[in-house]
Amino acid sequence: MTETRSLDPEEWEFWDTWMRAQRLLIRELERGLQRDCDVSKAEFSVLVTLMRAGGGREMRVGELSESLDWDKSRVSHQLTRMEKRGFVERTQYGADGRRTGVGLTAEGRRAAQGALLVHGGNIRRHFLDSLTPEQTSVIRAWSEQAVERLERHRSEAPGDDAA
Amino acid sequence: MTETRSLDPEEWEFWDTWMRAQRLLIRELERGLQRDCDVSKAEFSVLVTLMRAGGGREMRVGELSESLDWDKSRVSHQLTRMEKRGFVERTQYGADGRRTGVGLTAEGRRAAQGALLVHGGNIRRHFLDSLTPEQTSVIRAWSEQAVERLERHRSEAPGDDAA
DNA sequence: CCCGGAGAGTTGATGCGTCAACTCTAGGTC
DNA sequence: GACCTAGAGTTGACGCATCAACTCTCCGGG
Repeated sequence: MTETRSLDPEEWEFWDTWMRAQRLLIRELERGLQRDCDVSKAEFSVLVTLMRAGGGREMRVGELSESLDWDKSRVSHQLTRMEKRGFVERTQYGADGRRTGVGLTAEGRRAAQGALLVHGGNIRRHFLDSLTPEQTSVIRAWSEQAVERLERHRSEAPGDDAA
Repeated sequence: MTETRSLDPEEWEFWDTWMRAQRLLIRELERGLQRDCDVSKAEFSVLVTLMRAGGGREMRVGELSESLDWDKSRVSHQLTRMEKRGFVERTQYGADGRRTGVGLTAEGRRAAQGALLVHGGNIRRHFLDSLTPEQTSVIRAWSEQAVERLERHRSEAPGDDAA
Protein backbone atom coordinates (compact mmCIF):
# COMPACT_ATOMS: atom_id res chain seq x y z
CA MET A 1 0.00 0.00 0.00
CA THR A 2 1.01 3.55 -0.55
CA GLU A 3 1.59 5.60 2.54
CA THR A 4 -1.40 6.58 4.58
CA ARG A 5 -0.44 10.23 4.72
CA SER A 6 -3.07 12.61 3.50
CA LEU A 7 -2.41 15.49 1.14
CA ASP A 8 -0.25 18.57 1.57
CA PRO A 9 -2.04 21.90 1.63
CA GLU A 10 -0.70 22.58 -1.83
CA GLU A 11 -2.10 19.32 -3.13
CA TRP A 12 -5.45 20.04 -1.55
CA GLU A 13 -5.50 23.37 -3.23
CA PHE A 14 -4.78 21.83 -6.60
CA TRP A 15 -7.56 19.33 -6.06
CA ASP A 16 -10.01 21.98 -4.91
CA THR A 17 -9.29 24.21 -7.86
CA TRP A 18 -9.70 21.35 -10.28
CA MET A 19 -13.02 20.28 -8.76
CA ARG A 20 -14.17 23.84 -8.70
CA ALA A 21 -13.36 24.36 -12.36
CA GLN A 22 -15.32 21.28 -13.29
CA ARG A 23 -18.26 22.24 -11.18
CA LEU A 24 -18.42 25.71 -12.64
CA LEU A 25 -18.12 24.44 -16.18
CA ILE A 26 -20.80 21.84 -15.76
CA ARG A 27 -23.07 24.22 -13.94
CA GLU A 28 -22.73 26.77 -16.69
CA LEU A 29 -23.47 24.26 -19.40
CA GLU A 30 -26.41 22.81 -17.58
CA ARG A 31 -27.90 26.21 -16.95
CA GLY A 32 -27.49 27.10 -20.61
CA LEU A 33 -29.23 23.94 -21.67
CA GLN A 34 -32.06 24.56 -19.25
CA ARG A 35 -32.41 28.22 -20.14
CA ASP A 36 -32.17 27.95 -23.91
CA CYS A 37 -33.76 24.57 -24.53
CA ASP A 38 -35.68 23.74 -21.38
CA VAL A 39 -33.92 20.40 -21.30
CA SER A 40 -31.94 19.00 -18.38
CA LYS A 41 -28.55 17.34 -18.62
CA ALA A 42 -30.08 13.96 -17.92
CA GLU A 43 -32.76 14.48 -20.52
CA PHE A 44 -30.15 15.62 -22.98
CA SER A 45 -28.13 12.46 -22.53
CA VAL A 46 -31.10 10.26 -23.19
CA LEU A 47 -32.34 12.28 -26.14
CA VAL A 48 -28.94 12.26 -27.79
CA THR A 49 -28.36 8.60 -27.22
CA LEU A 50 -31.65 7.72 -28.81
CA MET A 51 -31.02 10.17 -31.61
CA ARG A 52 -27.59 8.83 -32.42
CA ALA A 53 -28.93 5.31 -32.54
CA GLY A 54 -31.15 6.48 -35.39
CA GLY A 55 -33.93 8.89 -34.61
CA GLY A 56 -36.67 6.53 -35.61
CA ARG A 57 -35.35 3.28 -34.23
CA GLU A 58 -36.18 1.98 -30.83
CA MET A 59 -33.79 0.88 -28.16
CA ARG A 60 -34.15 -1.50 -25.30
CA VAL A 61 -33.66 -0.22 -21.77
CA GLY A 62 -30.64 -2.44 -21.45
CA GLU A 63 -29.00 -0.92 -24.50
CA LEU A 64 -29.63 2.55 -23.22
CA SER A 65 -28.24 1.59 -19.87
CA GLU A 66 -25.09 0.20 -21.41
CA SER A 67 -24.64 3.04 -23.83
CA LEU A 68 -25.08 5.73 -21.20
CA ASP A 69 -23.19 3.77 -18.57
CA TRP A 70 -26.13 4.29 -16.25
CA ASP A 71 -27.71 1.93 -13.82
CA LYS A 72 -30.83 0.34 -15.32
CA SER A 73 -32.87 1.67 -12.48
CA ARG A 74 -31.70 5.16 -13.23
CA VAL A 75 -32.67 4.78 -16.86
CA SER A 76 -36.08 3.52 -15.90
CA HIS A 77 -36.78 6.42 -13.57
CA GLN A 78 -35.54 8.88 -16.17
CA LEU A 79 -37.73 7.36 -18.85
CA THR A 80 -40.74 7.64 -16.58
CA ARG A 81 -40.13 11.36 -16.15
CA MET A 82 -39.47 11.87 -19.84
CA GLU A 83 -42.54 9.92 -20.82
CA LYS A 84 -44.58 12.35 -18.75
CA ARG A 85 -42.99 15.22 -20.62
CA GLY A 86 -43.79 13.59 -23.94
CA PHE A 87 -40.19 13.16 -25.11
CA VAL A 88 -40.14 9.38 -25.32
CA GLU A 89 -42.55 6.52 -25.33
CA ARG A 90 -42.27 2.95 -24.22
CA THR A 91 -43.77 0.65 -26.75
CA GLN A 92 -44.55 -2.97 -26.16
CA TYR A 93 -43.73 -5.44 -28.87
CA GLY A 94 -44.64 -9.06 -28.94
CA ALA A 95 -48.13 -9.75 -27.69
CA ASP A 96 -47.07 -12.35 -25.17
CA GLY A 97 -43.33 -12.03 -24.67
CA ARG A 98 -43.17 -8.33 -23.95
CA ARG A 99 -39.93 -6.45 -24.40
CA THR A 100 -40.34 -2.80 -23.79
CA GLY A 101 -38.80 -0.75 -26.55
CA VAL A 102 -38.06 2.93 -26.13
CA GLY A 103 -38.41 5.50 -28.88
CA LEU A 104 -38.39 9.25 -29.36
CA THR A 105 -41.61 11.09 -30.01
CA ALA A 106 -41.71 13.84 -32.65
CA GLU A 107 -41.44 16.28 -29.78
CA GLY A 108 -38.41 14.41 -28.49
CA ARG A 109 -36.71 14.52 -31.85
CA ARG A 110 -37.32 18.22 -32.11
CA ALA A 111 -35.93 18.84 -28.64
CA ALA A 112 -32.89 16.68 -29.36
CA GLN A 113 -32.02 18.61 -32.48
CA GLY A 114 -32.31 21.98 -30.82
CA ALA A 115 -30.38 20.88 -27.79
CA LEU A 116 -27.58 19.40 -29.85
CA LEU A 117 -27.06 22.69 -31.63
CA VAL A 118 -27.24 24.88 -28.57
CA HIS A 119 -25.29 22.63 -26.30
CA GLY A 120 -22.61 22.04 -28.86
CA GLY A 121 -22.18 25.77 -29.25
CA ASN A 122 -21.94 26.24 -25.51
CA ILE A 123 -19.35 23.52 -25.18
CA ARG A 124 -17.33 25.21 -27.84
CA ARG A 125 -17.59 28.62 -26.23
CA HIS A 126 -16.99 27.60 -22.65
CA PHE A 127 -14.56 24.78 -23.12
CA LEU A 128 -13.02 24.02 -26.48
CA ASP A 129 -12.31 27.61 -27.40
CA SER A 130 -10.59 28.23 -24.09
CA LEU A 131 -7.95 25.57 -24.66
CA THR A 132 -4.55 26.09 -26.20
CA PRO A 133 -3.47 23.31 -28.56
CA GLU A 134 -1.11 22.02 -25.91
CA GLN A 135 -3.83 21.94 -23.28
CA THR A 136 -6.11 20.18 -25.69
CA SER A 137 -3.70 17.40 -26.37
CA VAL A 138 -2.66 16.95 -22.75
CA ILE A 139 -6.21 16.91 -21.49
CA ARG A 140 -7.31 14.56 -24.20
CA ALA A 141 -4.51 12.21 -23.30
CA TRP A 142 -5.30 12.37 -19.63
CA SER A 143 -8.97 11.70 -20.24
CA GLU A 144 -8.33 8.65 -22.33
CA GLN A 145 -5.84 7.28 -19.91
CA ALA A 146 -8.11 7.96 -16.94
CA VAL A 147 -11.10 6.29 -18.55
CA GLU A 148 -9.02 3.29 -19.41
CA ARG A 149 -7.56 3.00 -15.93
CA LEU A 150 -10.78 3.59 -14.03
CA GLU A 151 -12.77 1.19 -16.14
CA ARG A 152 -10.18 -1.47 -15.64
CA HIS A 153 -10.23 -0.74 -11.95
CA ARG A 154 -14.01 -1.15 -11.82
CA SER A 155 -14.11 -4.35 -13.75
CA GLU A 156 -11.48 -5.85 -11.51
CA ALA A 157 -13.45 -4.92 -8.44
CA PRO A 158 -16.08 -7.37 -7.20
CA GLY A 159 -19.71 -7.42 -8.34
CA ASP A 160 -20.75 -4.63 -10.59
CA ASP A 161 -23.58 -4.13 -13.03
CA ALA A 162 -21.56 -3.02 -16.03
CA ALA A 163 -21.78 -5.66 -18.69
CA MET B 1 -22.33 35.58 -31.69
CA THR B 2 -19.95 32.82 -32.64
CA GLU B 3 -21.15 30.58 -35.40
CA THR B 4 -24.15 28.46 -34.68
CA ARG B 5 -22.58 25.28 -35.99
CA SER B 6 -22.52 22.45 -33.49
CA LEU B 7 -19.54 20.20 -32.88
CA ASP B 8 -17.74 17.81 -35.21
CA PRO B 9 -17.91 14.14 -34.32
CA GLU B 10 -14.31 14.32 -33.24
CA GLU B 11 -15.04 17.19 -30.90
CA TRP B 12 -18.01 15.39 -29.47
CA GLU B 13 -15.84 12.42 -28.81
CA PHE B 14 -13.28 14.51 -27.00
CA TRP B 15 -16.01 16.06 -24.89
CA ASP B 16 -17.60 12.70 -24.12
CA THR B 17 -14.32 11.17 -23.08
CA TRP B 18 -13.50 14.07 -20.84
CA MET B 19 -16.90 13.98 -19.15
CA ARG B 20 -16.65 10.27 -18.78
CA ALA B 21 -13.25 10.49 -17.14
CA GLN B 22 -14.53 13.00 -14.65
CA ARG B 23 -17.61 10.99 -13.88
CA LEU B 24 -15.64 7.84 -13.30
CA LEU B 25 -13.12 9.60 -11.11
CA ILE B 26 -15.72 11.28 -8.98
CA ARG B 27 -17.79 8.14 -8.74
CA GLU B 28 -14.79 6.17 -7.58
CA LEU B 29 -13.85 8.72 -4.95
CA GLU B 30 -17.36 9.06 -3.69
CA ARG B 31 -17.78 5.33 -3.39
CA GLY B 32 -14.52 5.09 -1.50
CA LEU B 33 -15.60 7.75 0.92
CA GLN B 34 -18.94 6.08 1.44
CA ARG B 35 -17.47 2.62 1.79
CA ASP B 36 -14.53 3.43 4.05
CA CYS B 37 -15.92 6.29 6.10
CA ASP B 38 -19.68 6.16 5.67
CA VAL B 39 -19.62 9.81 4.70
CA SER B 40 -21.03 11.30 1.51
CA LYS B 41 -19.31 13.83 -0.70
CA ALA B 42 -21.67 16.57 0.45
CA GLU B 43 -21.14 15.68 4.09
CA PHE B 44 -17.42 15.63 3.51
CA SER B 45 -17.43 19.12 2.10
CA VAL B 46 -19.28 20.51 5.07
CA LEU B 47 -17.22 18.63 7.63
CA VAL B 48 -13.97 19.78 6.10
CA THR B 49 -15.07 23.36 5.76
CA LEU B 50 -16.05 23.52 9.40
CA MET B 51 -12.88 21.72 10.39
CA ARG B 52 -10.60 24.04 8.47
CA ALA B 53 -12.26 27.04 9.99
CA GLY B 54 -11.09 25.72 13.35
CA GLY B 55 -12.66 22.55 14.64
CA GLY B 56 -14.18 24.20 17.66
CA ARG B 57 -15.33 27.46 16.20
CA GLU B 58 -18.76 28.05 14.85
CA MET B 59 -19.66 29.39 11.47
CA ARG B 60 -22.69 31.19 10.21
CA VAL B 61 -24.74 29.62 7.45
CA GLY B 62 -23.80 32.49 5.19
CA GLU B 63 -20.11 31.90 5.72
CA LEU B 64 -20.51 28.23 4.93
CA SER B 65 -22.48 29.10 1.87
CA GLU B 66 -19.83 31.47 0.64
CA SER B 67 -16.96 29.21 1.47
CA LEU B 68 -18.49 26.18 -0.21
CA ASP B 69 -19.92 28.22 -3.05
CA TRP B 70 -23.26 26.61 -2.38
CA ASP B 71 -26.69 28.11 -2.42
CA LYS B 72 -27.82 28.98 1.11
CA SER B 73 -30.81 26.76 0.69
CA ARG B 74 -28.60 23.86 -0.17
CA VAL B 75 -26.51 24.45 2.93
CA SER B 76 -29.59 24.60 5.06
CA HIS B 77 -30.96 21.33 3.73
CA GLN B 78 -27.61 19.67 4.12
CA LEU B 79 -27.27 20.88 7.70
CA THR B 80 -30.70 19.50 8.48
CA ARG B 81 -29.65 16.07 7.26
CA MET B 82 -26.33 16.24 9.07
CA GLU B 83 -27.93 17.38 12.27
CA LYS B 84 -30.05 14.24 12.18
CA ARG B 85 -26.90 12.18 11.81
CA GLY B 86 -25.31 13.97 14.72
CA PHE B 87 -22.42 15.51 12.80
CA VAL B 88 -23.25 19.15 13.37
CA GLU B 89 -25.45 21.25 15.60
CA ARG B 90 -27.10 24.58 15.11
CA THR B 91 -26.69 26.71 18.16
CA GLN B 92 -28.55 29.89 18.84
CA TYR B 93 -26.66 32.80 20.24
CA GLY B 94 -28.05 36.04 21.44
CA ALA B 95 -31.29 35.66 23.36
CA ASP B 96 -33.16 38.20 21.30
CA GLY B 97 -31.24 38.74 18.07
CA ARG B 98 -30.77 35.12 17.09
CA ARG B 99 -28.08 34.24 14.62
CA THR B 100 -27.84 30.56 14.12
CA GLY B 101 -24.28 29.37 14.43
CA VAL B 102 -23.17 25.98 13.15
CA GLY B 103 -20.59 23.81 14.84
CA LEU B 104 -19.21 20.30 14.66
CA THR B 105 -20.12 17.75 17.27
CA ALA B 106 -17.43 15.46 18.68
CA GLU B 107 -18.78 12.83 16.32
CA GLY B 108 -18.48 15.26 13.46
CA ARG B 109 -14.87 16.06 14.28
CA ARG B 110 -14.03 12.39 14.46
CA ALA B 111 -15.67 11.73 11.10
CA ALA B 112 -13.93 14.70 9.53
CA GLN B 113 -10.51 13.51 10.59
CA GLY B 114 -11.03 10.01 9.34
CA ALA B 115 -12.48 11.19 6.08
CA LEU B 116 -9.67 13.63 5.45
CA LEU B 117 -7.11 10.87 5.75
CA VAL B 118 -8.93 8.32 3.67
CA HIS B 119 -10.13 10.71 1.02
CA GLY B 120 -6.76 12.34 0.70
CA GLY B 121 -5.20 8.97 0.13
CA ASN B 122 -7.78 8.09 -2.50
CA ILE B 123 -7.26 11.35 -4.31
CA ARG B 124 -3.58 10.64 -4.39
CA ARG B 125 -4.01 7.12 -5.66
CA HIS B 126 -6.66 7.77 -8.25
CA PHE B 127 -5.65 11.20 -9.44
CA LEU B 128 -2.41 12.80 -8.37
CA ASP B 129 -0.30 9.69 -8.79
CA SER B 130 -1.63 9.13 -12.28
CA LEU B 131 -0.38 12.46 -13.59
CA THR B 132 2.93 13.10 -15.26
CA PRO B 133 4.59 16.35 -14.23
CA GLU B 134 3.61 17.88 -17.53
CA GLN B 135 -0.01 16.86 -17.13
CA THR B 136 0.00 18.23 -13.62
CA SER B 137 1.15 21.63 -14.68
CA VAL B 138 -1.11 21.86 -17.71
CA ILE B 139 -4.14 20.75 -15.79
CA ARG B 140 -3.37 23.05 -12.92
CA ALA B 141 -3.07 25.95 -15.32
CA TRP B 142 -6.28 25.08 -17.09
CA SER B 143 -8.15 24.79 -13.79
CA GLU B 144 -7.02 28.15 -12.56
CA GLN B 145 -7.79 29.82 -15.82
CA ALA B 146 -11.18 28.16 -16.07
CA VAL B 147 -12.18 29.14 -12.56
CA GLU B 148 -11.12 32.68 -13.20
CA ARG B 149 -12.99 32.89 -16.46
CA LEU B 150 -16.17 31.21 -15.32
CA GLU B 151 -16.39 33.22 -12.14
CA ARG B 152 -15.98 36.41 -14.09
CA HIS B 153 -18.62 35.20 -16.48
CA ARG B 154 -21.04 34.55 -13.65
CA SER B 155 -20.50 37.82 -11.91
CA GLU B 156 -21.09 39.68 -15.13
CA ALA B 157 -24.33 37.85 -15.69
CA PRO B 158 -27.46 39.29 -14.11
CA GLY B 159 -28.72 38.49 -10.61
CA ASP B 160 -26.79 35.87 -8.77
CA ASP B 161 -26.47 34.95 -5.15
CA ALA B 162 -22.69 34.74 -4.92
CA ALA B 163 -21.47 37.63 -2.83
C1' DC C 1 -45.56 -30.62 -14.42
C1' DC C 2 -43.01 -28.11 -10.96
C1' DC C 3 -39.06 -25.90 -9.32
C1' DG C 4 -35.27 -22.87 -9.39
C1' DG C 5 -32.38 -19.55 -11.27
C1' DA C 6 -30.96 -15.90 -14.59
C1' DG C 7 -32.07 -11.75 -17.18
C1' DA C 8 -34.89 -7.62 -18.05
C1' DG C 9 -37.28 -4.03 -16.17
C1' DT C 10 -39.81 -1.56 -12.45
C1' DT C 11 -40.66 0.38 -7.88
C1' DG C 12 -39.81 2.58 -3.35
C1' DA C 13 -36.91 4.81 -0.18
C1' DT C 14 -33.65 8.10 0.72
C1' DG C 15 -30.07 11.51 -0.09
C1' DC C 16 -28.48 15.30 -3.10
C1' DG C 17 -29.28 19.86 -5.72
C1' DT C 18 -32.14 23.78 -7.36
C1' DC C 19 -35.76 27.08 -7.59
C1' DA C 20 -39.30 29.86 -5.62
C1' DA C 21 -41.76 31.25 -1.72
C1' DC C 22 -41.80 32.23 2.93
C1' DT C 23 -40.45 34.10 8.00
C1' DC C 24 -38.11 36.93 10.99
C1' DT C 25 -35.09 40.64 12.42
C1' DA C 26 -32.76 44.91 11.87
C1' DG C 27 -32.49 49.51 10.17
C1' DG C 28 -34.15 53.50 7.71
C1' DT C 29 -37.24 57.13 6.61
C1' DC C 30 -41.18 59.71 7.08
C1' DG D 1 -44.63 54.99 15.88
C1' DA D 2 -45.86 52.99 11.06
C1' DC D 3 -44.08 51.50 6.86
C1' DC D 4 -40.82 49.50 4.01
C1' DT D 5 -36.82 47.30 2.43
C1' DA D 6 -32.79 44.31 2.83
C1' DG D 7 -30.47 40.37 4.63
C1' DA D 8 -30.33 35.84 6.89
C1' DG D 9 -32.19 31.52 7.14
C1' DT D 10 -35.83 27.97 6.40
C1' DT D 11 -39.27 25.29 3.92
C1' DG D 12 -41.61 22.78 0.13
C1' DA D 13 -41.69 20.96 -4.29
C1' DC D 14 -39.56 18.64 -7.73
C1' DG D 15 -35.95 16.49 -10.58
C1' DC D 16 -31.73 13.67 -10.37
C1' DA D 17 -28.86 9.50 -8.49
C1' DT D 18 -28.26 5.22 -5.95
C1' DC D 19 -29.40 1.06 -3.49
C1' DA D 20 -32.24 -2.75 -2.42
C1' DA D 21 -36.25 -5.27 -3.24
C1' DC D 22 -39.60 -6.78 -6.27
C1' DT D 23 -42.12 -8.81 -10.77
C1' DC D 24 -42.28 -11.40 -14.75
C1' DT D 25 -40.66 -14.20 -18.29
C1' DC D 26 -37.80 -17.53 -20.06
C1' DC D 27 -35.34 -21.75 -19.73
C1' DG D 28 -33.34 -26.01 -18.09
C1' DG D 29 -33.57 -30.12 -15.01
C1' DG D 30 -35.87 -33.26 -12.03
